[in-house]
Amino acid sequence: MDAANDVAVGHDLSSQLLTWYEREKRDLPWRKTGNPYAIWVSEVMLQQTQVKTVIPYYERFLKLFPSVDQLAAASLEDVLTVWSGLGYYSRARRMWEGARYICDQCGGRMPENYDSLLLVPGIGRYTAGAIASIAFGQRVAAIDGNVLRVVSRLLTWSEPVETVRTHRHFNDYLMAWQPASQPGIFNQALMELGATVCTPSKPECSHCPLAQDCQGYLSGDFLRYPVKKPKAKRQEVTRLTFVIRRGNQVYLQRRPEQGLLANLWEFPGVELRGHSTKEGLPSISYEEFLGFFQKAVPVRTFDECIRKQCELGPILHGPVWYTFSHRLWKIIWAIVDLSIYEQIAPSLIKEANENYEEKGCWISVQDLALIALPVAFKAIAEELKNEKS
DNA sequence: AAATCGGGGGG
DNA sequence: CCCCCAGATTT
Repeated sequence: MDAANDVAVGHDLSSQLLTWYEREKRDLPWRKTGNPYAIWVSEVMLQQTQVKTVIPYYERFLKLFPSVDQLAAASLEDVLTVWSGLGYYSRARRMWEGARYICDQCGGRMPENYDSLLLVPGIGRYTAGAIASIAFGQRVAAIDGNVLRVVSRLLTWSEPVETVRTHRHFNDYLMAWQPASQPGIFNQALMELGATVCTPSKPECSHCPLAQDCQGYLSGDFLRYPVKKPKAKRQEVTRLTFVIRRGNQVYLQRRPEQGLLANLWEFPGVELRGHSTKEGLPSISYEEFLGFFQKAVPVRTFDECIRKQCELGPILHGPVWYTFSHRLWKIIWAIVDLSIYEQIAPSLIKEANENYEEKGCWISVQDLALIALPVAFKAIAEELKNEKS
């Protein structure tokens, strides 16, 4: 089967899909605007993220950064704070970089076609297609996970959908099908169908406007599609975390600019190797412990507190488990309470702040919600509260 | 082509 | 427990 053979039914499919969409479409915030910037924001947030999750973030983000200029003028710190909890934080950094690119290179106006949009940081082929078609009426496809599922079922496409060949074929197929007017409506209708009717596990084919043209439905084989390649297994890592506190305040550091949870705040810590991950708390000698601490916290002023803390008995807490898409953290933590050392703590804290005003900060437990703290560490904060009460 | 990069929803 | 989600980028 090739795209040319599919063209014959194209117009019929299109009108049935669009009629269904006008009747059944959800009332979503980004469907009330023609503002290309707002549509951009929605498309980036919706990458690998469900509609329900995105909505409150979308509203808050646009309220705080209502235009490209204001996003470009903001600090990365503030953008990440608004983004925190949404995940895939490179999206936020790249959108911020993209806003600066648009202000510097495009006179502050959003690029208006697919090829130009592709040049913006964080905008790939899907997002470029979505913005170009929805905001600017350009006749291009926007192939996301929903569309892959719908089309693979329509065609009973038996190859893995991640391949270049599949994408090329689906793009040709869709472009032969897409009407000349309102390509953005057509693209959204396909995604809406995948999100609400042609769902992964229990598609409602009885409500599908395309059922009579769907090879998957007609053959009864729709659950075999889309075919996907196997995924890599998740790796387990034990993370030793240091909760340095003084009264109501805790000490945080900024994570590196690249990699996991880039640029976000965290309780300092190290990833352990050679310790059993399956059981509860690993046994760590005093020497090891101090070594880990010195690796995690690049200021030496707390070391004396660590020494004395070690003399007070068991200090490890947890574990709590936290899963990322490709990593599993077993988080254990040690509480280093500086309020035991009333006389020396103030100077220590002062020095830490002066030396690492970019990298380290003190913050009260209740203010943890106000900064870019990964959800993984909010779990520790919750444990802290529970242990107190 | 495979790996990396979060967090939440739903079976 | 698993898989999935309006993916992009790097290796």
